[in-house]
Amino acid sequence: MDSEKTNNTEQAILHAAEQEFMEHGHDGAKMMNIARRAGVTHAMLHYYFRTKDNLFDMVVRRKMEALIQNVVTAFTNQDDELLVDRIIHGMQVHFDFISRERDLARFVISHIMYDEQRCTELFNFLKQSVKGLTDRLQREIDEKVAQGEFQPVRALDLLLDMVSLNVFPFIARPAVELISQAVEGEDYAAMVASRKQEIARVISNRLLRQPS
Amino acid sequence: MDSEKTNNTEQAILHAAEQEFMEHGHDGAKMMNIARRAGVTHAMLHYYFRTKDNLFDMVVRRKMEALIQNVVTAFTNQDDELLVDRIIHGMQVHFDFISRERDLARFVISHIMYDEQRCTELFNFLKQSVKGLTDRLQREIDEKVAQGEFQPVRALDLLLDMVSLNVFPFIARPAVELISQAVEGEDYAAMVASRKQEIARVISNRLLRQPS
DNA sequence: CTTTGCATTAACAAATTTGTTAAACTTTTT
DNA sequence: AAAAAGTTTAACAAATTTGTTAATGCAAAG
Repeated sequence: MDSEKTNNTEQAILHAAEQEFMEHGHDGAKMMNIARRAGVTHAMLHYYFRTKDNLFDMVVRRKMEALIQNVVTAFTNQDDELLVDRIIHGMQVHFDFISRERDLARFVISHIMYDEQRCTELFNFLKQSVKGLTDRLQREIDEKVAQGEFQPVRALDLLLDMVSLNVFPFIARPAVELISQAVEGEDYAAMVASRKQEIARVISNRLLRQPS
Repeated sequence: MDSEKTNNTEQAILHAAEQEFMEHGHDGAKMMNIARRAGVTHAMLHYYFRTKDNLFDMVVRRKMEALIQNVVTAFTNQDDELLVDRIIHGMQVHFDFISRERDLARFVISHIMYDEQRCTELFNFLKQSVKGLTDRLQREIDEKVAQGEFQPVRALDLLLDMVSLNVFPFIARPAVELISQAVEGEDYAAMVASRKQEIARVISNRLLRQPS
């Protein structure tokens, strides 16, 4: 009956900060906007988090933990039997996550990747997971290649392919939305759905030899 | 002997502004930093461009013109005979351009896509080119599909696939660089080179039926 | 009930940053 | 060479923004 403190205004501030930072980035976000969103004085932000950079770091850490946890579990599930299916399924879990967390991908690109140092931090967080993931994946792929079912691929390249394809529609959303509308007459939801299918097709074509 | 004015400090300011805005974005960029980079007083920036937003718009416009021109010409060339080769070649021209303009892709994602209005402007600029491009491409693809050489694809999806794959390594550069280094022991240049090849493979596998 | 300690506020201070302006300096024109 | 026009500067003003602090309110512990 103790861990359920969840200091109310502190949470409110963090929540407001998440929104503000996601929308405007580190520099564009203003402490007083965050305060207004949280319904408190801006002095409270300093009371709880000392400085803007501190608050920003908290927000980044929370978001990164959610992201990493999702990515790792997405590719760690073992339910499906075929390797292709497992890969495609993992990729789609990732796709859905990004789709749900509307601004996260764009935020990471715009405000983590800009900062070499922050990026190194984040990377050290990811390092083992990614290395473990690629190593295991590479072994499984090579096996399939030996059996003549797969075309040769480096696991890292495959992962980059998948992340590239998954992430882009969301980081370039406004433009992609407008173009989809103009060329195919699709609204955003339809575009996301068809993209998800297309991406799966791209990846399985990359992997499988002779799909016939 | 008149059109070659190219006011020196004005150019210097624009050049400095490009660098500063590319590195730090609209909000992160500071007028005084731009002035220092250009080797003038910050009053000069206001003398030539009135306001920060004005200067920012100038920079955006210049960059967008370069980008659009490249994308359009990349996919308009008709030298290669086979459709696949033409597509792959166009994509690689695009890839090289992004690779050369180190920060452009990230800048577009971070600072154009954020702004619905600016995005609409940009889109109206692109509209006809893209529509024309996809229509022509779709016709050619459908022809190949009828001949049994291609798998069915929507031209727009193909374009999105290509742009996604091309753009990602550069907008996520620091992270991709670190991971490539850790997993494959590749430095940045090597990673870019291998990515270019991999991407070509992905796209031709998506297109061709039975590569055998 | 009062004291103690945390939470909150309002007002303020300091720094930064954008934008202005009048004066000085250059270049061009007459 | 004098005047005019354009360029540049230094100093300043105004606004914004981050951060501080002393005073206030409030809940729980004594």
